[in-house]
Amino acid sequence: MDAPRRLQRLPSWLLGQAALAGDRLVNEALAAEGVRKYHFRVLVALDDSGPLSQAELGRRLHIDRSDMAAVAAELEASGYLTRQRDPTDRRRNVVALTDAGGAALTRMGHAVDAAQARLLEPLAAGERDTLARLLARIVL
Amino acid sequence: MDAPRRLQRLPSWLLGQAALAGDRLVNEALAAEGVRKYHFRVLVALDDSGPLSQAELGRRLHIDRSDMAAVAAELEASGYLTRQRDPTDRRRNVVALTDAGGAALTRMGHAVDAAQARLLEPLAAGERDTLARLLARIVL
DNA sequence: CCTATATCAGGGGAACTGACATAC
DNA sequence: CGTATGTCAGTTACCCTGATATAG
Repeated sequence: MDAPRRLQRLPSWLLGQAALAGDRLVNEALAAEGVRKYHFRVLVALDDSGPLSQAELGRRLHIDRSDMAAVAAELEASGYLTRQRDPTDRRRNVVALTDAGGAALTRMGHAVDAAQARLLEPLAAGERDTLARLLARIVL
Repeated sequence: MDAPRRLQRLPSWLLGQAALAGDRLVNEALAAEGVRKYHFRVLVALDDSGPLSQAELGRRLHIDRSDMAAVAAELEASGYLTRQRDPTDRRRNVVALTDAGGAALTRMGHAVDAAQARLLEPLAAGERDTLARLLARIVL
């Protein structure tokens, strides 16, 4: 029933299993709002930084341009954001959060935060901080 | 270019990005041997624990029964393991590592270890240990 | 010309579901 | 009878590649 010891000490395996657990909790939380991880990331980025082009959103969020086109179209259909051509560079679709999108993001934020709490439940507050800082060193 | 601050502090996002980086490095390492993550996990489990049924392998490795059937068939075709009916419970396929499988696992192990080193390069030895222990608390 | 953007079509691996025959 | 196992068919979300039209 237990995983092999060799895997239990393999960082990439531990990361994969922890990320899987996190994804399951987050997806569960977002399902109540009818969206998935990509949609949440886009709404967070717009809320944090204001209107951005799809290409710039993709670079910041590590989402491929082709996926971004689909996700942006879905969020636009939900009324969570608007898209319009940038007059100064007409290749670009400038994406902006709507009021409905902001309200939805607030609800999602609460659900996602609760998911984080459940994910990190085995760790004390200081340990959660340590984990986040170590992961940030790898990722950023 | 940078990710939103709110995401940079979100544990599930950090885990996901770190796991993605790890998966890329490990898959790259395993590609030289013509296998993927699932195959490596199965070989590790057999090397650690000796012969096991496919169902038991799946439970220990968090691999679904249906996926396990395909992976075991592929590894058998490569000559890395054998499968035979358990005489005491003829529902079960007992899977055992071959010499060729053990030799391949040794090669894979070196490549995977090198991938871990590259993944954890930003961290000092003590920090790597801390990270592994914190992740283990979440996962196990 | 060459690059950037948005979009579309599609592939690939991982995780999962449902169904089935077989064996306990 | 209910449950466990192995197998097959198929689905989904995510990540990625290639191609195209348009704009800089």
